[in-house]
Amino acid sequence: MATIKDVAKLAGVAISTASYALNNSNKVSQSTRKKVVEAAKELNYQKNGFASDLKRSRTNTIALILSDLSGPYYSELIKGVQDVATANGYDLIACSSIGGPQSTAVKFLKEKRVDGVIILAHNISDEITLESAREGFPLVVLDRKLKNEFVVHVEVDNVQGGYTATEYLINKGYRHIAYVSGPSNSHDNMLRFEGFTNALKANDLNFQSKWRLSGDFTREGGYRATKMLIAQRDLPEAIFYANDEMAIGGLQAFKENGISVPKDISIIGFDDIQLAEYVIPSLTTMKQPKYEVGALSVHLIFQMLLGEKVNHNYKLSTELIERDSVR
Amino acid sequence: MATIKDVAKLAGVAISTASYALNNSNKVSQSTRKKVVEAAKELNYQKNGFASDLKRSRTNTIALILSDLSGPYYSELIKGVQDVATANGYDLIACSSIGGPQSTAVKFLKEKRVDGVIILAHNISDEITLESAREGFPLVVLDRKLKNEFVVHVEVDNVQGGYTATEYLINKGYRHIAYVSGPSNSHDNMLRFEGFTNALKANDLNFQSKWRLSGDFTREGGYRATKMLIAQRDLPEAIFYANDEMAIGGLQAFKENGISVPKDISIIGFDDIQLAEYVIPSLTTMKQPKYEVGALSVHLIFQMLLGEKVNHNYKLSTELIERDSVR
DNA sequence: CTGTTAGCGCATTCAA
DNA sequence: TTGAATGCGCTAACAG
Repeated sequence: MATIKDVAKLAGVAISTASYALNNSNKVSQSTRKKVVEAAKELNYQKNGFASDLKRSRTNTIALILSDLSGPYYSELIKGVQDVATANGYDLIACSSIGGPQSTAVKFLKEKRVDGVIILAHNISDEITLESAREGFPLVVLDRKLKNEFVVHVEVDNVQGGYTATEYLINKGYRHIAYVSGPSNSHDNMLRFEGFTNALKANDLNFQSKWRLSGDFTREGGYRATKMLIAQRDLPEAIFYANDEMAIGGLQAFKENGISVPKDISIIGFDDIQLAEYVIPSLTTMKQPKYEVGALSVHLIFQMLLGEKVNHNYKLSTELIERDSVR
Repeated sequence: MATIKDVAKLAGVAISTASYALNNSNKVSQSTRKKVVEAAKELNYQKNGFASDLKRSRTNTIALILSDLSGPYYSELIKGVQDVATANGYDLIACSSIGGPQSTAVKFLKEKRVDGVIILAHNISDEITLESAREGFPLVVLDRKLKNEFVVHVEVDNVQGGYTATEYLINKGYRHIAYVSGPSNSHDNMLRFEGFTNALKANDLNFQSKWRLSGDFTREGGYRATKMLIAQRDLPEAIFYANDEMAIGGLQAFKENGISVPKDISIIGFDDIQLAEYVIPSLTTMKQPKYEVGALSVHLIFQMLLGEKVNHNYKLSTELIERDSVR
């Protein structure tokens, strides 16, 4: 591969001159520039991004770390990040945290390959995150709280969301409500559950632990949890699934057992994924402002990059989307 | 930020010794290594990835360029790439080509920031792609054909897919079949159409141009095209949508007009996106082996990186998925 | 086993 | 306007 050296040589100028010419500096005469540009084209010269980043110690790119690049859930979030990053002349790369400490994600996190990072990946440990946090390296974390002066949080108000969803069911007249939970170590899940129990309490209902099932945030998990509930032969009147995937799994379980939603039982989800609108019956759920989360996150990164002070916590609220799974 | 220099100084060793110790070379005594590691921890040292990549002139990462990171369509593909890359100890980053020549994608393509690239992004021009192709820089292109000795193609057999889909409709007894096409500049679309007309010809049917509508590969486009077809008051017996998104848009148009699928008209899509299974009626479609495309692509990149000769064209076949939208 | 040294490719002084 | 020289942070060859 041709380097700038070769270009300079071919053009018959010094390296620095070539560099100036290629970077559109005005310190170079038109004729010289033309010579250099032509030489570059002839050699099919491409600059080495690393070398230049190394020199300027800035990459102009930010990374978005997701636990699973292929999850459809992230679409909106990515779009939010993408839009704002592009608008500010920054590049965005997405990488997956699959592979744990050996993953691409960790490499980018620790090795200064980017100017800032947004993390939404439960399999990146708190420890690694904290180790990477440092002055001048903005870190936005979306799915947990970390105590560190260089870490900023953007989160959805899960407690309020859980509360609103539950209150909605209660207002519809339901008294016996089950909760299908996500992984027990999920921060999001805990907060949604907190909102759930708060709403029950506020309405003088008490929660029966037999109606808390574990579903792991997966469709399969929701399916299994629901099957168990059905097997118990003591169905609640309504179910709050801690996310839509599990609710969709539940829908399938009910269908297989000839139980009609929402005639026999009402269900509500959380997230408002794309599929929620298409399943039968369409799923009533709490919509997360995913695009906004993404956009705000990058925005904060830019502010920090500029050395501005920002708060450490941002909370966005959720919105009830009424569809057909609650009667 | 601490550099390896600082670490070496604190540990009281030479820079190279520190480097060896940190890179788990066995050229260093246990005690020295311990000293160095401790110094590194104390200074919160993180190596600068660029500098090391620059030195080794290898990045161990490959890039996947997509026109839209947020498209659910890509899930499977990404997973295929991810799995194989990880298994080979390589990192994967995904970047979007939104922004054209200024996009992140182009930067990665041209500036040697990665060891290899997979492109599935119609908005990256052929010109840019060709400019980037060079020896020792494997380039796999998924959505078009380019004449260049350093470019390898992996494609789905769209002609066969189009043929199979159409033949299926014909075998069901349909004679009047419309085609809702993707963008006219889409290579994929052209090939599917070719398969479509081939199948008609093989069955002595002739194609009427009034039954070729344009839908742009979007749901909205499929919806509009279908509305037009309905407005013509001369419906075909079946429709072949060049992708699932458009078919889903069509489904909606039919529903709004009280036309029942598949009772009044049969439709078939192409791609087998996740949603296809969930719409009502569920969509009969041609499944693309997306995971396999991804996996094969990276695999080829590794072979090229190792200097092995590989073919320039790979074609994977599609598979008919029978569901409920064809009677 | 450890230290010295020479670049990787580029941007950027500082003199000329 | 140009060119020679310097160093970003790191690795690896070599010498001790």
